[in-house]
Amino acid sequence: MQLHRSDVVTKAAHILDEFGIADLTMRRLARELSVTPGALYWHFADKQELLGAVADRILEPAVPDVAALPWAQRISTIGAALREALLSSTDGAELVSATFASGRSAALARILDLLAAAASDAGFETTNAALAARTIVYYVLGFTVDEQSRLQWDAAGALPDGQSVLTSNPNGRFAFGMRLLVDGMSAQHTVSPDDGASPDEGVDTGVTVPTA
Amino acid sequence: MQLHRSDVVTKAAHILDEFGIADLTMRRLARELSVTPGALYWHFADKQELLGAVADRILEPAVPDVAALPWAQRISTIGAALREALLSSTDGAELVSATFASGRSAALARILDLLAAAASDAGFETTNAALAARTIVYYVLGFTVDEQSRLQWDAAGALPDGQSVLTSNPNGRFAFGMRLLVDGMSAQHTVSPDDGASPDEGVDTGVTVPTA
DNA sequence: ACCTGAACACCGTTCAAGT
DNA sequence: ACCTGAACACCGTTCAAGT
Repeated sequence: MQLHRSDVVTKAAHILDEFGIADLTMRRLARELSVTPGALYWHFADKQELLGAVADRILEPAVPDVAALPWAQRISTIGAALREALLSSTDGAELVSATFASGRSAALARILDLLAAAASDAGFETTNAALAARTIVYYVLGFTVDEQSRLQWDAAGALPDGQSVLTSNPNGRFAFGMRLLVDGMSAQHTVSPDDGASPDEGVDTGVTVPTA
Repeated sequence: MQLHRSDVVTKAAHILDEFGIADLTMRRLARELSVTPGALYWHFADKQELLGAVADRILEPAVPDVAALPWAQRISTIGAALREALLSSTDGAELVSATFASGRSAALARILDLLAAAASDAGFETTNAALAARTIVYYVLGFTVDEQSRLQWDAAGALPDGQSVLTSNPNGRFAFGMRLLVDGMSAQHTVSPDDGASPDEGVDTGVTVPTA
């Protein structure tokens, strides 16, 4: 029978989940699909495209319907959904991080849009809303890559002691950073008499460089 | 003459800077040092240890003396110094990101400590200060990996149009995210009448899970 | 102590040729 | 249109043996 794009992605997702990202090679994938490595290159231009498709598979449940929520809750919900999706697969965070860097995941683009829309509702103009959205994603990916690698060290037996501060209560730890970011966004759009916050001035979009 | 650890790191840093991370292989490194690949394994346990040493070399100038500055400026200064060090070498951000994930850079640990100390001065207790420090590093690494890959796409000729918003004014864009984070930190330690901010309660360190 | 030689067990990608 | 066979040009790591 014929090999389809989706079969390849499904098998790749299985290998990832069972054996980790180091075992997700084109040759092994081909072997487990009972085809020749070259066959995969009929369906995918290169390995990165394949990984992008796997990332999208992992991120499917991470695009929640949040249209009705106030902006801050929308951001928290999306962040939590993203983290959960990443944790659901072995090395999921690492795979999606790599894919994010190469810009080949459609689902991640969608998540970025949702976050930018929330930031926009918070009062940021378009450019800064997109920046805030990326900042959230940097945090979720960074945190979760860390968390997942520690989980694996831990499961594999040896956790370096004294580091228990870094593994306990991961949900609370994750929420702390999310709160930091959401608070930062609020601060820039809440004028209060004693904190010196000012309305959003935006980043000068490309003409001058205001930073020292 | 004898091969020393520092010679290996120096040559590795040169290959990285001239040809990028894809060309930084143990075999090529050995070839350019006129030794056998096996020789490298006398000086380094594995490739990750070597990459950690290269990361430390790159990060040397990114550990600024900031003891005298107020906490917010210390954070901004460290963040800017880190970004600058990453940008100074081809694929520097990617290399340090990979090394950060594997926890093998001493310099990055030092930077994390400096940031945590600043967060501590901002009013966070130890656990949360360490979390805030990591959040800053996630941001700087994420942002700079992005920035550097776009710089390379751009230099290599084809920049996908309509994306100019993402490449112009990088200094201002970087500062925006830093401000977001610093503002978030301030918000949690500034009691003002209309923003509902409360003093730092900390993450319950490992006993209960306060998050839904 | 420090390095070579040689092997082990792999990679991603391409492409003429087959069906 | 879809895939095989076979090659190209590599990898990281180990380890007996040499000096």
